[in-house]
Amino acid sequence: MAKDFVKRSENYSEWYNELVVRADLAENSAVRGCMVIKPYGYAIWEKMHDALDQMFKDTGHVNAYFPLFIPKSFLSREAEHVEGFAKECAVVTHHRLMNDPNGNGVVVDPAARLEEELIVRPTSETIIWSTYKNWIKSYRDLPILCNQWANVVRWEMRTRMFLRTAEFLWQEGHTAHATREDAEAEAKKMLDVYADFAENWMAVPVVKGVKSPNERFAGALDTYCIEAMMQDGKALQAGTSHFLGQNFAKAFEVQFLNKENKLEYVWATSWGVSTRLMGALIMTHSDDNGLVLPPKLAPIQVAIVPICKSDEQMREIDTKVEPIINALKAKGITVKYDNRTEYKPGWKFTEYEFKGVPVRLAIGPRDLENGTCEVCRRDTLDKITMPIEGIADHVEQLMEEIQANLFKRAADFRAAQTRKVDTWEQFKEEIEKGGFLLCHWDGTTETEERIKEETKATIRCIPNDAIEEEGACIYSGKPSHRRVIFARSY
RNA sequence: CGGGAUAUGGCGUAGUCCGGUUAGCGCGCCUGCUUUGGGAGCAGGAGAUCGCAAGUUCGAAUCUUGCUAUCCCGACCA
Repeated sequence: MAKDFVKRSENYSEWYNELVVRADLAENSAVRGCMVIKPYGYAIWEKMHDALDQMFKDTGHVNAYFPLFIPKSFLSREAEHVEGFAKECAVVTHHRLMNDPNGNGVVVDPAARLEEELIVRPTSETIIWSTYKNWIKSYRDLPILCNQWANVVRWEMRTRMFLRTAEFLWQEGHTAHATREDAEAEAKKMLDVYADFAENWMAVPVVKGVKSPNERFAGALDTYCIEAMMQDGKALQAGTSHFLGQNFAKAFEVQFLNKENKLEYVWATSWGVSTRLMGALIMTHSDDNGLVLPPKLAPIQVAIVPICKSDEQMREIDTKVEPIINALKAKGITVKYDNRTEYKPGWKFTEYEFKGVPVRLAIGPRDLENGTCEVCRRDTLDKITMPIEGIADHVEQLMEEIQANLFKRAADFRAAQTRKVDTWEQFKEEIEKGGFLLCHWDGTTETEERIKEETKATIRCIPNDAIEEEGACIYSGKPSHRRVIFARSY
């Protein structure tokens, strides 16, 4: 049990903030709104990065890198795009500092003002499409399937570690296609990749769907998304994939000659997930004892803690543990054997538990006598004592069990917190309890905005698997053909 | 950009109303001994220009003024 750790039920957001810091994932930095991702937190992101990167490559994508700075004029080329991002851009205006004539350190050199100001990228569509213009002449140049891993800056008013920071890490895929169909298929394919990753690596169940026009990415014709439910019942957008139509191609005059020797505008997509996924991971699985990690993303999958009364006994345990470590490593399992003497076993138990290590093994004098070892799994906190013989096989199996159990637990929770609501009165009542509300909606932005104003709930998405059924809009009573998901969100 | 609050060793805080010894405590850190099956105990030790600047005073963490920074609540958002 971790001391002085606030419970989820008492104050969910404080629980989250404290967890991030105490589990050594990240900390606040000297720069407002920006965080330092600490080694343990970064190790988790790195695992996400590696798995996603492989999935992108398996679907034919290649990595590239585009500049951090974007000429101010580029941003205004696409009208909706600039409107969406203008309010949160960091702007570089000068390129030199000088000694303050009054002796107060350094100041901006007024003589070094940039001819054209530079925007620190909030996203890279504009710089990338200005580049693609030079890459694309013929249908033979298509498709272009590029991804980049980068940092972006969005000057946010209110920030929370991982969920919303002024600077964050992400990947952004930017693809160019010859036909509308190809581009739409690409956007949907990448959404499937994201859903696959969320569910099979993060063990986070997600709803695939399309955003309402109101929630659409600035400059897109359609925004597809995966939505996850956190333990407080709020929704979290975990990834988005956009069908951009020909908007950027037109803004940057990217045309190609088709087989009929006619000029056509290129069709585009973009898609991204960010370090926000860390927030989703934390808020889906963790409990009042700290972080809970799915084995596939845990930097340390097994922690081994020796319990002993003397140096001699420690050496005995070291010897006993060595083959276990080797057997686990041979199975590709990441092990940490912690035989530091400055911490007591109890301290280590709490520590690894707090950091979400999926499995802990403990070996003490009793085990030495019996040839046994204590196995504790993080998801259920169940402890059993079993023979050391065959322990690696057992642990390997446990990894799969824990991974599956975490997903099932989250899926069950989501199912229990998802319900159909058919009247406005009921809606106002139910939205207070959190969770996803499946409701009919008349399809208008006006209704959506009204509902948001009155209840703070937004349409998270129109689910792909929504059943066609006739109904009446929860708010206006007008006809509707399918239910959409309403929820309060991060 | 509106409304509210706070600023004291690495972290959390007491003291501020009502000015007066060496700025107290907990956690953490260092040393030593004893410990080790769920965050060990004892002893000793290091660490603070009390956010910054000016003012009032014999004397300021404490009172006054100005500045700065941060946090919370709104508008904005992956």
